[in-house]
Amino acid sequence: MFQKSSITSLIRKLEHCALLSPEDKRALESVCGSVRQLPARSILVTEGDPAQRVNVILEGFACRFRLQADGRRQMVGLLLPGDMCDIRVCILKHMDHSIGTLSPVRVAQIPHESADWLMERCPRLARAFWWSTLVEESIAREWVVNVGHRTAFERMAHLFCEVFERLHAVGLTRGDTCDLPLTQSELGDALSLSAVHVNRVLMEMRHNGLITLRNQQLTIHDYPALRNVPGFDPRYLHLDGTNDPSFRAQEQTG
Amino acid sequence: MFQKSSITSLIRKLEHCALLSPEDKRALESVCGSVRQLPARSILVTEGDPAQRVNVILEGFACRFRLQADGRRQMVGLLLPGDMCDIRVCILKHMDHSIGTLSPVRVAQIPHESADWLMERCPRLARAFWWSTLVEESIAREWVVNVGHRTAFERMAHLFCEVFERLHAVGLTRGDTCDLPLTQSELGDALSLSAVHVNRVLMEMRHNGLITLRNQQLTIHDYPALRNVPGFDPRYLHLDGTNDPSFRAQEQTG
DNA sequence: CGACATTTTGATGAAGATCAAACTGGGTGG
DNA sequence: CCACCCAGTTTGATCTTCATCAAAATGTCG
Repeated sequence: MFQKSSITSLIRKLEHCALLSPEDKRALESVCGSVRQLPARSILVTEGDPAQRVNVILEGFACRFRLQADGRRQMVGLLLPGDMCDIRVCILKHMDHSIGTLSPVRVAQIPHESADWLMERCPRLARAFWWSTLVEESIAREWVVNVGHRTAFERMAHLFCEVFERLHAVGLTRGDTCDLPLTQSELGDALSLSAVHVNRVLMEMRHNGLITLRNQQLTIHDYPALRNVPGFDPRYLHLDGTNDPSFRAQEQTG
Repeated sequence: MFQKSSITSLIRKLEHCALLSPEDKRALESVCGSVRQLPARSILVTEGDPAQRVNVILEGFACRFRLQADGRRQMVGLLLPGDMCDIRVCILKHMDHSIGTLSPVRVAQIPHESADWLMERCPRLARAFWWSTLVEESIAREWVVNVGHRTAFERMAHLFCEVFERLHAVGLTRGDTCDLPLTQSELGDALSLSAVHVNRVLMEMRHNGLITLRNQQLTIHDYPALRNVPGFDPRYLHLDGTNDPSFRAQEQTG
């Protein structure tokens, strides 16, 4: 019912922090046994619920969002394969946001006892988990900057760069293209733009030859130019692979 | 050179997660020995620097901010007395944002070895520290919502509610008033608004009898109405005092 | 008193929201 | 196989919010 390949993304991601030993990987796999498959647009975690499990996205796109008083929803983060959410969230009485899927998603749900056990037993893993929560926090701050200080065009360019870099970090890009299974209206939720305006910006980008987005596939034709639009600086993603002194082989491939 | 009263705010804040034992408090005090006094508008931590210490704000207001390519700065978080920043930040190679003071600030700087020692020795403290970083993350997400989905008027009302609640949680409000030592231009940085527009919204709020803001003092005349403007829901601050099962006495006063 | 930061006011312009409607394309059922 | 449906995309027109520019008023501190 679960394949080894499930957690490839997770391992690739964590190895941006520290190289994992075979035992680390085995421990990780043993804990990711219970995998659920969810359809697109389903709810994984509901705001206000008691926090129970650690969720690891194995495949597909999901998002964190907050519901507004007026019923609208604001995305406050994107969850990609390899993202492990809320390692310590059991400390809180209730979830302060919801998590929903954007595409079909395969997710491993780890009881927090198992997570605690894992962190006690494998210090390298523990370190990598903390690293990944710090990165998420950094991304959240970048989103504040994004919706706060950038034009629609810059925002969208920034989001595309972020998604591409994050997917690249877990080996899920093919050349200059990657998945992006969001409707224009969902892009609007992420960027705080109306669907109409998303559409216009998108056409402008296509027209400029920067990207194409069709069939849930994003292709970046001119990455330097795209990066240049918002002044994208990938350091906030902490993917430079030197977070751990013991990190050596940065370019090994699976 | 340091008074017991220094860490009152910190203790009051952490006790929203779990009641601390006298030993916990003593350990905390012993570690906050080295206190620095900084003038307003000084830099505490610079983006890109190696992450070294844990900073605890004892007195005054500070903020996290990111510098933009165009030199403008976007505030991505407010640090109030009792806020302990970046407990685990030593995992990252470099800081992904800067921290600066808004008013004169007294800050305790804890070497991360001491922080680790503290967390090993006092599990209740460790738990409270994690709680506080999760709360900060939650606040960061709320800021995304704030600048993303709310009008200038709602944004400002929301920020005022947040600051008041957070200060109230550490016993730093007097009746319906609290400190707010930000210029209108700094408020603009926090809310992603121009200083001019901040001014106009402020006047409207005053005119509506909601608040007054003078001499760095915020007075909220009609809290229910103010809360109602953005639909402020304080749950994201996790201050309900029930995060820990052992929590009992919620209303004890120092 | 004078220099300087901050607040206030006015006028204008631009980015993006909103409303409305047409167009596209894949999937379903008759 | 076609007609239909529905979600998503595209286009147009109008309106609101807020930024920007400019300048006057106020306050503060040496």
